[in-house]
Amino acid sequence: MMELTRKGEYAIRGIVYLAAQPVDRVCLLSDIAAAVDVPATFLAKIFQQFSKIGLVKSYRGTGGGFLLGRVPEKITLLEVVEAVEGPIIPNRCVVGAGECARDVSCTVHPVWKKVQEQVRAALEGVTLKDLAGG
Amino acid sequence: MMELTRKGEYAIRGIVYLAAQPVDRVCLLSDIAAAVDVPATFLAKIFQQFSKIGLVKSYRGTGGGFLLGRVPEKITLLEVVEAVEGPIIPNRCVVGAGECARDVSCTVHPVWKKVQEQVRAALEGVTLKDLAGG
DNA sequence: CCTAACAAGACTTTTTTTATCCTTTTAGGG
DNA sequence: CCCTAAAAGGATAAAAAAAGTCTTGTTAGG
Repeated sequence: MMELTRKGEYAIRGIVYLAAQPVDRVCLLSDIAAAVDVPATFLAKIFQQFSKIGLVKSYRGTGGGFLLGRVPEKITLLEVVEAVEGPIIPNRCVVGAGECARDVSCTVHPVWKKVQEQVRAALEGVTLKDLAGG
Repeated sequence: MMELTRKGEYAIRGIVYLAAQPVDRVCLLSDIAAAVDVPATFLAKIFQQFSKIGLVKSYRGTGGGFLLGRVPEKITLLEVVEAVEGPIIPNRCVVGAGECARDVSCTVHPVWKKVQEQVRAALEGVTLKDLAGG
Protein backbone atom coordinates (compact mmCIF):
# COMPACT_ATOMS: atom_id res chain seq x y z
CA MET A 1 0.00 0.00 0.00
CA MET A 2 0.87 3.67 -0.09
CA GLU A 3 2.59 3.07 -3.36
CA LEU A 4 3.51 5.77 -5.81
CA THR A 5 2.05 5.01 -9.24
CA ARG A 6 4.23 4.70 -12.27
CA LYS A 7 2.95 8.07 -13.36
CA GLY A 8 4.33 9.62 -10.19
CA GLU A 9 7.61 7.85 -10.65
CA TYR A 10 7.86 9.07 -14.23
CA ALA A 11 6.93 12.58 -13.18
CA ILE A 12 9.77 12.71 -10.68
CA ARG A 13 12.31 11.30 -13.10
CA GLY A 14 11.29 13.76 -15.78
CA ILE A 15 11.36 16.90 -13.71
CA VAL A 16 14.53 15.92 -11.86
CA TYR A 17 16.18 15.52 -15.23
CA LEU A 18 15.07 19.03 -16.12
CA ALA A 19 16.38 20.34 -12.82
CA ALA A 20 19.76 18.83 -13.56
CA GLN A 21 20.09 20.72 -16.83
CA PRO A 22 21.93 24.01 -17.19
CA VAL A 23 19.64 26.97 -16.49
CA ASP A 24 17.68 28.19 -19.55
CA ARG A 25 18.43 25.04 -21.47
CA VAL A 26 15.19 24.23 -23.28
CA CYS A 27 14.66 20.47 -23.48
CA LEU A 28 12.67 18.54 -26.00
CA LEU A 29 10.09 16.21 -24.56
CA SER A 30 11.43 13.44 -26.74
CA ASP A 31 14.91 13.91 -25.33
CA ILE A 32 13.71 13.91 -21.75
CA ALA A 33 11.62 10.82 -22.35
CA ALA A 34 14.54 8.98 -23.87
CA ALA A 35 16.92 10.07 -21.12
CA VAL A 36 14.71 8.99 -18.25
CA ASP A 37 13.29 5.96 -20.03
CA VAL A 38 9.61 6.83 -20.07
CA PRO A 39 7.14 6.54 -22.97
CA ALA A 40 7.14 9.97 -24.65
CA THR A 41 3.38 10.15 -25.07
CA PHE A 42 2.85 9.43 -21.42
CA LEU A 43 5.46 11.91 -20.29
CA ALA A 44 3.77 14.49 -22.50
CA LYS A 45 0.62 14.19 -20.43
CA ILE A 46 2.57 14.54 -17.24
CA PHE A 47 4.40 17.64 -18.42
CA GLN A 48 1.10 19.16 -19.51
CA GLN A 49 -0.04 18.89 -15.93
CA PHE A 50 3.19 20.43 -14.72
CA SER A 51 2.81 23.22 -17.24
CA LYS A 52 -0.72 24.10 -16.15
CA ILE A 53 0.37 24.81 -12.61
CA GLY A 54 3.60 26.50 -13.59
CA LEU A 55 6.00 23.82 -12.42
CA VAL A 56 7.50 23.88 -15.88
CA LYS A 57 7.34 26.39 -18.71
CA SER A 58 6.70 25.19 -22.24
CA TYR A 59 7.39 26.64 -25.64
CA ARG A 60 5.86 25.41 -28.84
CA GLY A 61 7.15 25.25 -32.35
CA THR A 62 10.67 25.07 -33.65
CA GLY A 63 13.18 25.50 -30.87
CA GLY A 64 10.45 24.83 -28.36
CA GLY A 65 10.49 22.48 -25.42
CA PHE A 66 10.41 22.60 -21.64
CA LEU A 67 12.29 24.21 -18.84
CA LEU A 68 11.72 24.50 -15.12
CA GLY A 69 9.12 27.06 -14.03
CA ARG A 70 11.17 28.09 -11.02
CA VAL A 71 14.64 27.51 -9.69
CA PRO A 72 15.08 23.92 -8.48
CA GLU A 73 15.45 24.94 -4.84
CA LYS A 74 11.95 26.42 -4.94
CA ILE A 75 10.20 23.29 -6.18
CA THR A 76 9.42 20.64 -3.60
CA LEU A 77 8.92 16.95 -4.14
CA LEU A 78 5.49 17.36 -2.59
CA GLU A 79 4.43 19.73 -5.35
CA VAL A 80 5.66 17.38 -8.01
CA VAL A 81 3.94 14.36 -6.56
CA GLU A 82 0.66 16.10 -5.82
CA ALA A 83 0.66 17.66 -9.29
CA VAL A 84 0.23 14.28 -10.89
CA GLU A 85 -1.14 12.06 -8.16
CA GLY A 86 -3.51 14.48 -6.52
CA PRO A 87 -3.50 15.32 -2.84
CA ILE A 88 -2.03 12.91 -0.34
CA ILE A 89 -4.99 11.27 1.32
CA PRO A 90 -4.31 8.10 3.30
CA ASN A 91 -8.00 7.63 3.95
CA ARG A 92 -11.10 9.38 2.66
CA CYS A 93 -11.99 10.32 6.19
CA VAL A 94 -9.19 12.88 6.38
CA VAL A 95 -10.65 14.88 3.52
CA GLY A 96 -13.11 16.82 5.56
CA ALA A 97 -16.23 16.77 7.67
CA GLY A 98 -18.95 14.53 6.36
CA GLU A 99 -16.60 12.49 4.23
CA CYS A 100 -16.16 10.03 7.03
CA ALA A 101 -19.63 8.58 7.37
CA ARG A 102 -18.43 6.56 10.34
CA ASP A 103 -19.58 9.31 12.66
CA VAL A 104 -18.06 12.02 14.72
CA SER A 105 -16.27 9.51 16.87
CA CYS A 106 -14.09 7.95 14.18
CA THR A 107 -11.13 6.89 16.25
CA VAL A 108 -8.88 6.11 13.30
CA HIS A 109 -9.30 9.58 11.89
CA PRO A 110 -6.50 11.26 13.89
CA VAL A 111 -4.10 8.48 12.93
CA TRP A 112 -4.58 9.06 9.22
CA LYS A 113 -4.39 12.77 9.77
CA LYS A 114 -1.00 12.31 11.39
CA VAL A 115 0.19 10.03 8.60
CA GLN A 116 -0.91 12.57 6.05
CA GLU A 117 0.94 15.38 7.80
CA GLN A 118 4.12 13.40 8.20
CA VAL A 119 4.23 12.30 4.61
CA ARG A 120 3.53 15.79 3.37
CA ALA A 121 6.23 17.19 5.61
CA ALA A 122 8.76 14.64 4.43
CA LEU A 123 8.10 15.41 0.79
CA GLU A 124 7.93 19.13 1.35
CA GLY A 125 11.36 19.10 2.89
CA VAL A 126 13.00 17.93 -0.29
CA THR A 127 13.55 20.15 -3.31
CA LEU A 128 14.52 19.43 -6.88
CA LYS A 129 17.88 20.89 -6.09
CA ASP A 130 18.42 18.20 -3.50
CA LEU A 131 17.29 15.53 -5.92
CA ALA A 132 19.22 16.75 -8.93
CA GLY A 133 22.32 16.95 -6.81
CA GLY A 134 23.08 20.50 -7.95
CA MET B 1 -2.21 8.96 -3.58
CA MET B 2 -1.18 6.89 -0.56
CA GLU B 3 -4.76 5.87 -0.19
CA LEU B 4 -5.93 2.93 1.83
CA THR B 5 -8.03 0.60 -0.31
CA ARG B 6 -11.57 -0.24 0.61
CA LYS B 7 -10.33 -3.62 1.67
CA GLY B 8 -8.05 -2.00 4.22
CA GLU B 9 -10.83 0.22 5.43
CA TYR B 10 -13.14 -2.78 5.83
CA ALA B 11 -10.43 -4.73 7.61
CA ILE B 12 -10.00 -2.01 10.20
CA ARG B 13 -13.72 -1.59 10.77
CA GLY B 14 -14.19 -5.31 11.17
CA ILE B 15 -11.39 -5.97 13.61
CA VAL B 16 -12.04 -2.83 15.62
CA TYR B 17 -15.59 -4.05 16.03
CA LEU B 18 -14.24 -7.33 17.36
CA ALA B 19 -11.94 -5.49 19.72
CA ALA B 20 -14.86 -3.57 21.12
CA GLN B 21 -16.71 -6.75 22.05
CA PRO B 22 -16.59 -8.31 25.51
CA VAL B 23 -13.67 -10.70 25.86
CA ASP B 24 -14.44 -14.27 24.72
CA ARG B 25 -17.56 -13.20 22.91
CA VAL B 26 -17.55 -15.19 19.68
CA CYS B 27 -18.94 -13.14 16.81
CA LEU B 28 -20.59 -14.35 13.65
CA LEU B 29 -19.14 -13.04 10.46
CA SER B 30 -22.59 -12.12 9.28
CA ASP B 31 -23.16 -10.05 12.39
CA ILE B 32 -19.86 -8.24 12.08
CA ALA B 33 -20.48 -7.53 8.42
CA ALA B 34 -23.89 -6.11 9.13
CA ALA B 35 -22.62 -4.03 12.04
CA VAL B 36 -19.77 -2.41 10.15
CA ASP B 37 -21.60 -2.24 6.84
CA VAL B 38 -19.33 -4.37 4.67
CA PRO B 39 -20.33 -7.09 2.18
CA ALA B 40 -20.19 -10.34 4.14
CA THR B 41 -18.46 -12.34 1.40
CA PHE B 42 -15.74 -9.73 1.14
CA LEU B 43 -15.27 -9.48 4.87
CA ALA B 44 -14.98 -13.27 4.96
CA LYS B 45 -11.88 -13.07 2.76
CA ILE B 46 -10.39 -10.42 4.98
CA PHE B 47 -10.96 -12.39 8.15
CA GLN B 48 -9.46 -15.46 6.54
CA GLN B 49 -6.29 -13.46 6.09
CA PHE B 50 -6.43 -12.32 9.69
CA SER B 51 -6.98 -15.88 10.81
CA LYS B 52 -3.96 -17.24 8.96
CA ILE B 53 -1.58 -14.95 10.79
CA GLY B 54 -3.32 -15.29 14.13
CA LEU B 55 -4.77 -11.83 14.37
CA VAL B 56 -8.13 -13.45 14.95
CA LYS B 57 -9.14 -16.94 16.01
CA SER B 58 -11.94 -18.70 14.19
CA TYR B 59 -14.23 -21.53 15.12
CA ARG B 60 -16.34 -23.49 12.68
CA GLY B 61 -19.67 -25.13 13.00
CA THR B 62 -22.60 -24.32 15.21
CA GLY B 63 -21.70 -21.73 17.79
CA GLY B 64 -18.64 -20.83 15.76
CA GLY B 65 -17.40 -17.42 14.74
CA PHE B 66 -14.50 -15.11 15.35
CA LEU B 67 -12.72 -13.54 18.23
CA LEU B 68 -9.53 -11.60 18.62
CA GLY B 69 -6.31 -13.60 18.51
CA ARG B 70 -4.69 -11.49 21.20
CA VAL B 71 -5.75 -8.80 23.61
CA PRO B 72 -6.54 -5.55 21.81
CA GLU B 73 -3.58 -3.69 23.32
CA LYS B 74 -1.23 -6.19 21.69
CA ILE B 75 -2.51 -5.73 18.14
CA THR B 76 -1.27 -2.68 16.26
CA LEU B 77 -2.93 -0.88 13.40
CA LEU B 78 0.19 -1.58 11.37
CA GLU B 79 -0.33 -5.33 11.68
CA VAL B 80 -3.94 -5.02 10.63
CA VAL B 81 -3.19 -2.86 7.62
CA GLU B 82 -0.21 -4.88 6.44
CA ALA B 83 -2.17 -8.10 6.88
CA VAL B 84 -4.53 -7.15 4.10
CA GLU B 85 -2.66 -4.53 2.09
CA GLY B 86 0.78 -6.02 2.19
CA PRO B 87 3.89 -4.18 3.30
CA ILE B 88 3.99 -0.40 3.22
CA ILE B 89 6.07 0.50 0.23
CA PRO B 90 5.89 4.10 -0.98
CA ASN B 91 8.07 3.28 -3.97
CA ARG B 92 9.43 0.06 -5.37
CA CYS B 93 12.93 1.36 -4.85
CA VAL B 94 12.65 0.99 -1.08
CA VAL B 95 12.10 -2.73 -1.32
CA GLY B 96 15.72 -3.67 -1.56
CA ALA B 97 18.87 -3.53 -3.59
CA GLY B 98 18.38 -4.13 -7.27
CA GLU B 99 14.71 -3.18 -7.21
CA CYS B 100 15.57 0.37 -8.02
CA ALA B 101 17.05 0.09 -11.48
CA ARG B 102 17.84 3.78 -11.43
CA ASP B 103 21.26 2.98 -10.09
CA VAL B 104 23.12 3.26 -6.84
CA SER B 105 22.76 7.00 -6.83
CA CYS B 106 18.98 7.18 -6.67
CA THR B 107 18.57 10.45 -4.80
CA VAL B 108 14.87 9.97 -4.10
CA HIS B 109 15.48 6.65 -2.39
CA PRO B 110 16.19 8.02 1.10
CA VAL B 111 13.09 10.16 0.96
CA TRP B 112 10.82 7.18 0.37
CA LYS B 113 12.66 5.26 3.01
CA LYS B 114 11.91 8.00 5.49
CA VAL B 115 8.27 8.15 4.47
CA GLN B 116 8.01 4.41 4.89
CA GLU B 117 9.51 4.53 8.35
CA GLN B 118 7.32 7.36 9.52
CA VAL B 119 4.14 5.78 8.30
CA ARG B 120 5.02 2.46 9.86
CA ALA B 121 5.86 4.16 13.14
CA ALA B 122 2.60 6.07 13.16
CA LEU B 123 0.55 2.94 12.58
CA GLU B 124 2.59 0.85 14.97
CA GLY B 125 1.95 3.32 17.74
CA VAL B 126 -1.77 2.68 17.68
CA THR B 127 -3.41 -0.45 19.04
CA LEU B 128 -6.87 -1.88 18.73
CA LYS B 129 -7.45 -0.88 22.30
CA ASP B 130 -6.90 2.74 21.36
CA LEU B 131 -9.21 2.40 18.40
CA ALA B 132 -11.96 0.50 20.14
CA GLY B 133 -11.94 3.03 22.90
CA GLY B 134 -11.72 0.40 25.61
C1' DC C 1 -26.45 -37.43 9.56
C1' DC C 2 -28.19 -32.79 9.41
C1' DT C 3 -27.27 -28.15 9.89
C1' DA C 4 -24.33 -24.19 11.09
C1' DA C 5 -20.42 -21.88 10.35
C1' DC C 6 -15.82 -20.76 8.42
C1' DA C 7 -12.10 -22.00 4.42
C1' DA C 8 -10.63 -21.95 -0.10
C1' DG C 9 -10.54 -21.37 -4.89
C1' DA C 10 -12.48 -19.86 -9.21
C1' DC C 11 -14.70 -16.48 -11.40
C1' DT C 12 -16.90 -11.90 -12.71
C1' DT C 13 -17.42 -7.08 -12.68
C1' DT C 14 -15.82 -2.53 -12.04
C1' DT C 15 -12.41 0.87 -11.56
C1' DT C 16 -7.93 2.62 -12.12
C1' DT C 17 -3.70 2.79 -14.37
C1' DT C 18 -1.05 2.92 -18.32
C1' DA C 19 -0.67 3.85 -22.39
C1' DT C 20 -1.44 5.30 -27.64
C1' DC C 21 -3.38 7.97 -31.48
C1' DC C 22 -5.23 11.73 -33.82
C1' DT C 23 -6.29 16.46 -34.36
C1' DT C 24 -5.40 21.23 -33.03
C1' DT C 25 -2.68 25.14 -31.75
C1' DT C 26 1.50 27.86 -31.65
C1' DA C 27 5.81 29.36 -33.29
C1' DG C 28 9.94 29.83 -36.32
C1' DG C 29 12.17 30.00 -40.77
C1' DG C 30 12.49 30.14 -45.68
C1' DC D 1 2.49 32.74 -46.94
C1' DC D 2 3.58 28.07 -46.40
C1' DC D 3 6.13 24.33 -44.30
C1' DT D 4 7.84 22.11 -40.48
C1' DA D 5 8.67 21.62 -35.53
C1' DA D 6 6.93 21.20 -31.26
C1' DA D 7 3.55 21.11 -27.43
C1' DA D 8 -1.80 20.84 -26.14
C1' DG D 9 -5.84 18.43 -25.85
C1' DG D 10 -9.25 14.90 -26.48
C1' DA D 11 -10.68 10.29 -27.41
C1' DT D 12 -9.85 5.72 -27.11
C1' DA D 13 -7.70 1.13 -26.02
C1' DA D 14 -5.32 -2.25 -23.36
C1' DA D 15 -3.76 -4.00 -19.05
C1' DA D 16 -3.77 -4.42 -14.24
C1' DA D 17 -5.70 -4.08 -9.81
C1' DA D 18 -9.55 -3.82 -6.77
C1' DA D 19 -14.02 -5.24 -5.39
C1' DG D 20 -17.26 -8.44 -5.08
C1' DT D 21 -19.72 -13.10 -5.93
C1' DC D 22 -20.36 -18.08 -6.24
C1' DT D 23 -19.54 -22.74 -5.52
C1' DT D 24 -17.60 -26.38 -3.14
C1' DG D 25 -15.07 -28.19 0.79
C1' DT D 26 -14.20 -28.70 5.69
C1' DT D 27 -15.16 -28.78 10.60
C1' DA D 28 -18.00 -29.01 14.51
C1' DG D 29 -22.26 -29.47 17.34
C1' DG D 30 -26.59 -31.59 18.32
